[in-house]
Amino acid sequence: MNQRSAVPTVKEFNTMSSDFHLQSILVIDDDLELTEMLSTYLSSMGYQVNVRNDGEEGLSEAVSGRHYDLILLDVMMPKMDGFDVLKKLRASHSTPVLMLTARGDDYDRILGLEMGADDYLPKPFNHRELVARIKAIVRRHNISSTGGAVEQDLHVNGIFLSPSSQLAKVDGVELTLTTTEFLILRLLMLNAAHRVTKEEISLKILGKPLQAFDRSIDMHVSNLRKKISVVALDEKIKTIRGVGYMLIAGSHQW
Amino acid sequence: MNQRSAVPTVKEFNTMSSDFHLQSILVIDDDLELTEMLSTYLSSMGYQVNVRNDGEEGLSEAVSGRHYDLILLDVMMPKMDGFDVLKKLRASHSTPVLMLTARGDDYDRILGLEMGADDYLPKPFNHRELVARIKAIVRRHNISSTGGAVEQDLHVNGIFLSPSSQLAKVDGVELTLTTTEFLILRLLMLNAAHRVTKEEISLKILGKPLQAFDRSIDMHVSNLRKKISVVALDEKIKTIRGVGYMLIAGSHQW
DNA sequence: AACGCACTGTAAAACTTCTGTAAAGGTGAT
DNA sequence: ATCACCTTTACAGAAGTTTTACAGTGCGTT
Repeated sequence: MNQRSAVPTVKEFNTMSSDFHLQSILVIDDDLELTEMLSTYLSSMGYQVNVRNDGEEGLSEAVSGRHYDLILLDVMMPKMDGFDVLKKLRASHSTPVLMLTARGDDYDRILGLEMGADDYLPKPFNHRELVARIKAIVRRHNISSTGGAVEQDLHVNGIFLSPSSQLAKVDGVELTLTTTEFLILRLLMLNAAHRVTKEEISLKILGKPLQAFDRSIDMHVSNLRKKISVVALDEKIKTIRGVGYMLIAGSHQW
Repeated sequence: MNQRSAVPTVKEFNTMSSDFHLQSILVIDDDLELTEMLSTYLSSMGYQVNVRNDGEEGLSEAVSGRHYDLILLDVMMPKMDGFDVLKKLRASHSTPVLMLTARGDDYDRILGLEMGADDYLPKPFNHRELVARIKAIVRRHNISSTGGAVEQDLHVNGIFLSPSSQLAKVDGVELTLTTTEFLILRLLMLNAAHRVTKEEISLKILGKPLQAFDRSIDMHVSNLRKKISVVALDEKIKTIRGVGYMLIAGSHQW
């Protein structure tokens, strides 16, 4: 299988507001088993999940004032079906909606998209595809709100970073970094001389909370150091035991 | 969801006059996302686009005195719907009108055509169909307008692009590009040495948001590269995994 | 000093996601 | 019908990420 972007949404648009929060999703579906499953799964993927088991409650939660990044909406439900919910919701909100429907036929789909759904997924669907679509939608939505803010280049301690061209240079030599490495380096540089916790890195860069025995950040930092060390003389990233990492600011900096 | 155009295929005017004038289009629709998209897309297709987000404003712009080659008019809008706009407009103007409507049912269609619309397109429509119909209508009216800015030629890293003549040369050799390939190359050149996301390409060139498993941009880029590689020695387009593409600026750049 | 223990560094394996591209499918233009 | 072009599909291979495994390392306790 393949999908658009392995890169969690957060990656591309994490401006450095320090108040980071998980993406929140409202699931509206009367199938208890399914919602239970979705809830567990999406939570494990780092989303904040809320569930309502019928259309009315779903709608009232959706317009309650609480912010949702996305609504997963089932079409077939008792009392108020997905289309009704969508129609009423759209009267006041533009929250992205991903419609779920049992029937794979085009009619539902077209109708849903016309009414303002952002995408459509026929049941049964697999987890990966669901997440892929969620990411696509949220990313799309964030783009329009983020606009085209041009990011500033960064220079710290011999490291030069240009977000617009995704280019990193250390002591004049260009480095080839992956997007994740690039973003971690950027985060450290934005906080040069200040400690950055692993939790923070995980949330902001990987888009998910740090798990118990998760070593992936260590690996990214290790790889980053390895690449940097090829061209740099001195150490740039310091480990702060039990906490995280810190970018060493240049000595001529005070 | 596709019925043949009400408009007979136009054969009478198959050749456009070679002197260039931008066609201007007025879009009247309350769907902000859609109008944004249309605006970007139609502009990239070489139209001069103006947008109004409700019927009243749309009408007043339509009769303002400024010349439009075509009006794209949504049926369902708050305050004054598409039919009302059309009726009032026709009292004084004969500007061609292409109606957009959410439902594919015949009633709207008949009503619109009777009232003087030139064609009718059910939402959701694909951008190619839209452009096809716009061309058909405008051709039928065979109107040309002035007021287009002449686009600058571009030279980057051995690539030469002349929008006004839709000509591309690489290292002196002329390439035969399709319109889409041309526009993608142009966008990359306009952002030489800066990353351009697939989102952006999709939105600006294809006129639609990037969907989850959409590979068409990859294909266009692949084709573009293939054509370029026939005549160029070095790689011109760099892939930025998980993000998009970037045109490599000349090496003598720092 | 030596021990225990939780934390870190990192190579290598395992896995997942993304990209390139050929080929097939569609659509409007002619 | 045929052409040109755009899109979708399918798959292989590339690139990136995470897990595993184990060898250190820092640091408080004995």
